[in-house]
Amino acid sequence: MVKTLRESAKEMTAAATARLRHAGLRPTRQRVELASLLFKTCDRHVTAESLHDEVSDAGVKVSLATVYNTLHQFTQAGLLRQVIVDSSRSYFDTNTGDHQHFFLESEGMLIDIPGETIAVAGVPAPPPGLAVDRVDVVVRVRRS
Amino acid sequence: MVKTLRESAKEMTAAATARLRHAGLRPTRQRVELASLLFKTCDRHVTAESLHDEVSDAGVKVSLATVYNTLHQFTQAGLLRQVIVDSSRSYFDTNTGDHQHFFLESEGMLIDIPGETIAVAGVPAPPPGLAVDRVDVVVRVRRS
DNA sequence: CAACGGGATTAGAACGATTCTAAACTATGA
DNA sequence: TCATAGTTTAGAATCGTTCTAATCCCGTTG
Ligand SMILES: [Mn+2]
Ligand SMILES: [Mn+2]
Ligand SMILES: [Zn+2]
Ligand SMILES: [Zn+2]
Repeated sequence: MVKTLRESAKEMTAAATARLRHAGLRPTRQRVELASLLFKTCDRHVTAESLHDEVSDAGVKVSLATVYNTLHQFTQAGLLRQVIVDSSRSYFDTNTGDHQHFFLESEGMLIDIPGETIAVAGVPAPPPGLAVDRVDVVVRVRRS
Repeated sequence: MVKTLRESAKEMTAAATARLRHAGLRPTRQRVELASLLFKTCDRHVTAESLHDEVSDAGVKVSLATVYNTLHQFTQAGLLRQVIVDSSRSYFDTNTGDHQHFFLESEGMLIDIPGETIAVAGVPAPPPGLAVDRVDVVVRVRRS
């Protein structure tokens, strides 16, 4: 039961299509290509630019605007989550579960820290009228 | 020993001038004005825009470029620190000590959480070749 | 106190990331 | 196959920020 490259590609396309349908998104050529790249491996962190470069390098024609649209749609559908670590670029994370990050600013690199690893204690109650949405921990690192 | 407004202003100017000198920065009219506003009260969180509006509303003429320059110079001098909570705007904090923040995204509002309040345990060692620079905790809140 | 020299300020252009517009295209269901 | 609403896209626009290069001014010197 050895699979050819073409067979694997077909399976990924099918999986991506199913995932999109399940999320209520039309499985267009562009979305299927992007979903295949994003979810082929686990725990990816991409920017619109990096994903656009990746899909372009794979010989697939998708506009940058569509990459932006798709990243936002995937995020709204719960397939991605946004990670805020840089004041001039948006990162998107294929790991939507509870976890934290190392961030190496000089390279724009994010590394996952599993959710149970870090414990945050003593978060005070927010001021009246406000409710906690989430608690983000970013461990900023540098080359040493 | 009641002080007139003019006397208070003169004292603030003197304090700001001293602070700038101590940081190795020439006390220009613009820097003194900005430092006076920033350090008149404690624990402020500003953006370049908000500070520019504030100084403009006070009737002082300072260009936006100078506000940007000054915020960066003050940060380098250790008078301010940058807070990264938004992927499209930079915030600067007059509290340079160890502390954390509530962030109300819908209003771009930051609220301090004193440094001893939150305890972060279990931060893993970074991958080889990397060293921890700082650990940031952001408690994202919403109206409720 | 006038001149000088280098840092500081500024208007306006440039930039990079992102969003918008509106026209062309396509997935889907009848 | 057709109609329709959703999708894609090139290019323009926007927004926060940085850059450029001309002008200005703080602090020192003579
Ligand atoms: Mn590209
Ligand atoms: Mn303004
Ligand atoms: Zn992650
Ligand atoms: Zn603060």
